[in-house]
Amino acid sequence: MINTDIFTITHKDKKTSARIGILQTKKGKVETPFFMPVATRGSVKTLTSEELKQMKVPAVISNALILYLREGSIIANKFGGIGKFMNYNGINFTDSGGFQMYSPSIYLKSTKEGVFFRNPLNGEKILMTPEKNMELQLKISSEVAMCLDSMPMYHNTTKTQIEDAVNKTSLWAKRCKTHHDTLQKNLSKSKRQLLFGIIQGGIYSDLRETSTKEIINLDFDGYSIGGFGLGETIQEEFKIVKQVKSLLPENKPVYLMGIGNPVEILKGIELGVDIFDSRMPTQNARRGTLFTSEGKLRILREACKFDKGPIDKNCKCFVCKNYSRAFIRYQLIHDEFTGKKLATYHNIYYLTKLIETAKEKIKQGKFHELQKEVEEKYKG
RNA sequence: GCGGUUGUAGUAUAACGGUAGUACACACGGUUGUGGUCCGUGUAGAGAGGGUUCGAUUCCCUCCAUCCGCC
Repeated sequence: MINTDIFTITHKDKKTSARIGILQTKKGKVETPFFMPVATRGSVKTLTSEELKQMKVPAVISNALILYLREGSIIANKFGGIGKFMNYNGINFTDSGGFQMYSPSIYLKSTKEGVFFRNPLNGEKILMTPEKNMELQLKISSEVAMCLDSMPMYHNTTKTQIEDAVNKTSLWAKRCKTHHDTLQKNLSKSKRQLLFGIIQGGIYSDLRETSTKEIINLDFDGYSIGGFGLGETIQEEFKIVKQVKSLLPENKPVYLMGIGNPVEILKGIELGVDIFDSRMPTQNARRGTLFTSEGKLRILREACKFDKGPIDKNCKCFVCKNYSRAFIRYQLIHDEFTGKKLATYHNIYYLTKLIETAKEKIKQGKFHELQKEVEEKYKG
């Protein structure tokens, strides 16, 4: 058993690098691996916090920048933090907003100083610096914060631009870490918000190596691998994940940002990743693509028009126990929120359950069997 | 019954005497740290018959259907 203050590995798979651990936060413990649905503005679209509890979703991730733009950070602060504001009993992560460099509607430019955004609400120009971002995430009072990173575009981007993003990410990571430590210096360890560093570098091994080493040197509570799920192939992605993992300290939690496809989650777990998040399950649900034990189900197909069966006959969620494919399809086609909600609930339940199963299989030494089975179902 | 109107994809519409577009719907892909209303690809059309013309969906005639008005 590898034990540090905040992360304890309790089980290790014999055949792969998959592992089970416990992450200790100021709000309590959470077992890894886990998947976080995105609650950008403080809610997982269409779901209540009670429903998240019911499904035993262990953690969600909100977006500090997006909350800030709409004063959500101020309101959450008055409640004593995002968790109390949304009445959620799980662990709250916050993303810095670095990823919003991918949002042409609000992103303006970035300099060494920070990132410039346009607030769509009032047109105001905002400079988001690493220091300001740390203050913001502390005000929101999530259990785990992310560094402000520089997100290079995947398409039409040169290696030089990615190198520049790596350099900026390292520079900002140092500023984040220093300021975050200063702001919490009077708090006891158990009351502190955790801070994860983010590794960039695209699909370039040399840049990833540089980024990983520079971020490790700053000694964060955990390490995030960013910049994937943007258009690279799965092979390119996992070649880098494997490489980065080999450079990271074993006793720190690893978070693969933005990844939420069942096959990729299991691949990440195989390589020793502990945390995932993605808008994929919720966004796909609203658009009619559902995850099932038989693979991907496109519920809007005409084949489901009169289908009285559940989304997934092997699923025990309340949606599958009570509602037909035909009903959910009809509601989705006619843009009724109920359809979006039922589909979202099922997809989140599926992923949460998939990871629970993965943990059981790791304990039994049968993780690879589950992985093979799921890969087979999602092929093609 | 008389006079007129209008007939273009499943629906709603556009242009044109010379390759018939668009939207929605439908089918199939995609969706990965903002985007409850997303993106891409595809199937599918001239009411019927005749005339003029090198060529007619377009111009002309008849029929059919439609809607409006009058009796």
